[in-house]
Amino acid sequence: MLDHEYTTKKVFRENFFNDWRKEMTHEEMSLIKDLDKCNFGDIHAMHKAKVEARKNMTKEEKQVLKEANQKIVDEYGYCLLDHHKERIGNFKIEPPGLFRGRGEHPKQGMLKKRIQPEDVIINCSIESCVPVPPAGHHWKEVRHDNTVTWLASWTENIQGSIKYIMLNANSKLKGEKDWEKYEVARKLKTCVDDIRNQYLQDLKSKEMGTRQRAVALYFIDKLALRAGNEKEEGETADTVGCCSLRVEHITLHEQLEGNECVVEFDFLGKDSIRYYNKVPVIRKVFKNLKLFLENKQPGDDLFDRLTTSLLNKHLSSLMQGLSAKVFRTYNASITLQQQLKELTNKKLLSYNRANRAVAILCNHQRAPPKTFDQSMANLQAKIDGRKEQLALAKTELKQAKKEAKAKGSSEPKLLVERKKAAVKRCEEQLLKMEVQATDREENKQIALGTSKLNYLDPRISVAWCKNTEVPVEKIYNKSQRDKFAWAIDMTEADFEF
DNA sequence: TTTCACACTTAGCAGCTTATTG
DNA sequence: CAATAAGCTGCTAAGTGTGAAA
Repeated sequence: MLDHEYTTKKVFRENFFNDWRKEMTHEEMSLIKDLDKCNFGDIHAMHKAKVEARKNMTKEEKQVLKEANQKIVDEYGYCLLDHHKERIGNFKIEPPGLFRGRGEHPKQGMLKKRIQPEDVIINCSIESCVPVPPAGHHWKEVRHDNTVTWLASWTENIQGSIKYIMLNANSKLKGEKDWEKYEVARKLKTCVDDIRNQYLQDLKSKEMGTRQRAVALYFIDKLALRAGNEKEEGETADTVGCCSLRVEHITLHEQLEGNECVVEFDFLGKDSIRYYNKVPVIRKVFKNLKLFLENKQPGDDLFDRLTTSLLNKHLSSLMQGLSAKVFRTYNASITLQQQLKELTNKKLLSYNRANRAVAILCNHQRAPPKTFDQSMANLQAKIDGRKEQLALAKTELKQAKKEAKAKGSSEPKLLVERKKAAVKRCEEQLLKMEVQATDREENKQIALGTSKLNYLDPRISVAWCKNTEVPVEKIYNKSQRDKFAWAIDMTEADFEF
C-alpha cells in the first residue's frame, strides 16, 4: 500500500491521519502529530516479506493452503434456497482497511472499520437453523424477510450504505432475474420505434421540461448514456450521467471536422471513467441544447427541469418495466446481433469485434495493462524476426527450385516441396501474429468483460455459436457458462433478440 | 415535491493461476 | 524449463431505480 500513488495524495493523507488519530491513546496522540514524520518502512518491509514468503512456498505447502481454503468455501460458501443448495456470491465480510474510492474521492484514506457480529443482520427463513455467532458475540438482528434476496447485511461506515451478502450469479434466483432483464429489453424492441417518434415530437414541445426530457432520451438512446441520478456533493467523486450533465460537460460546434451540429462531450462517468465523444446530432436537438445553455454558468445543470425519476416515470408510462437503463441493455444487445450478422467471417475474431463494438458504445474502458508497451514491442520484435525468417525461407525455396530444374531428378523435388511448406508455415505464423497485434492494439483500452456479463443477451451469443459451429466454450469460460446456463439450455439456432 | 432508505445491478482492478512460447 | 502472456476470480465501489416518509 505504501508504494501506491494514492499515499502521496493530500486528501488521502489528511483523511487517514484524521481517522488514525481517533484510534490513538492519549499518549500516542501527544506523540504522533505529523504524518510526514511517520516512517512505516518496517511494517511495509514485513508485509513485503510475507508476500515474498508466500510466493516461495513449495507446491505441497500451497496445496495445503488451497485445501484449507476449499474447506472454508464448503462450509460457508453455500446456502439452501427453496431446498436447493446455492453458491453464495460473497460470503466473507469485508475486512477493515483504508478506503480508496475511485477517482478524486473526497473520502479516500478514511478508515474502513472492522465489522463485528453485533453489526450484522441475518436474514433466513423462520424454520431454518440460524447461524451461530462467534463465541461471546451476538448478531445485531435475526429476521425472516422472504421479500428480499440477501442473507446477511451490515452498514458500512464510510458512506453509511448497506452491504449485502447475496447469491452467486449462477443461482436460479439470479438467473431468472437476468432472463427477465433481457425480456424487458426485448419488449422495448417492439415499441422502440414509437418511443423514438414520440421523443422526436417532444423536441418541439411548448414545455421546457418535456423538451429537456426528449433531448436526454435522445442521448440515452443514441449514445447509451447512463441515467445520471443526482448525488450528494462532497460525499463522492464528482461524476455525472445524462440527467446530471452540466453546462461545462458539453461544447456545441455548428461545424466540426466536416460535420454539422456536433456536440462534444467531455465528462467523468461511473468509476470516474472519462467519456469523450464528438457526436453529430439532428438540428432540432442542437437548437434545443443552445436554448438550454442560455444564461447559464459552466457549473449549472444542463437539464434543469429534469430528474431521473421524472424521466423514468415517463418511460414506465410508455411501457411496463421501462426505465433509462433498459435502453443500454437493448442497444448493447441489438448492436451485438447486428454486428454478428454483418461480420460474415464466422470466426471467433468476428465475435470479439462485435463484442468490442458494444464495449465502445457503452464506454467500457480499462487502464492499459502495465506491461502493454513492453509486450507490444516484444510482439513486434517477433514479427520482425519472422519476416526475416520468411525472406530467408523464400530465397531458399528459389535456390531449391533452381537446383531441381538443373538436375531434374526426384530428390531435389522433395526438397522444393519441403521448402514450399516451410514458406507457407512461415506466412501463416506471420499472419497470425499480425492479427494478434491488431487485436491487442484495438483492445488496449477497452474492457470486453462488462458488456459480456451485463449487457449482451447470452441467447444471441449461444445462437451464434450454434450457427457458426464455434464451441460455446470459446466465448464463455466456466463461470460464465454457469451464469448463462439458462440461456445455453434453452436457446435454438434461430433465436432472434 | 423532495428526501431518504433500501435492494439490487454494474464496474474496473489486483493478484493469482494457467497456457504458451522459445 | 523459465519467462511471458493470457485468463480468471475475488473484491468491493459505484451506479440505478422503487417506494415510503417527511
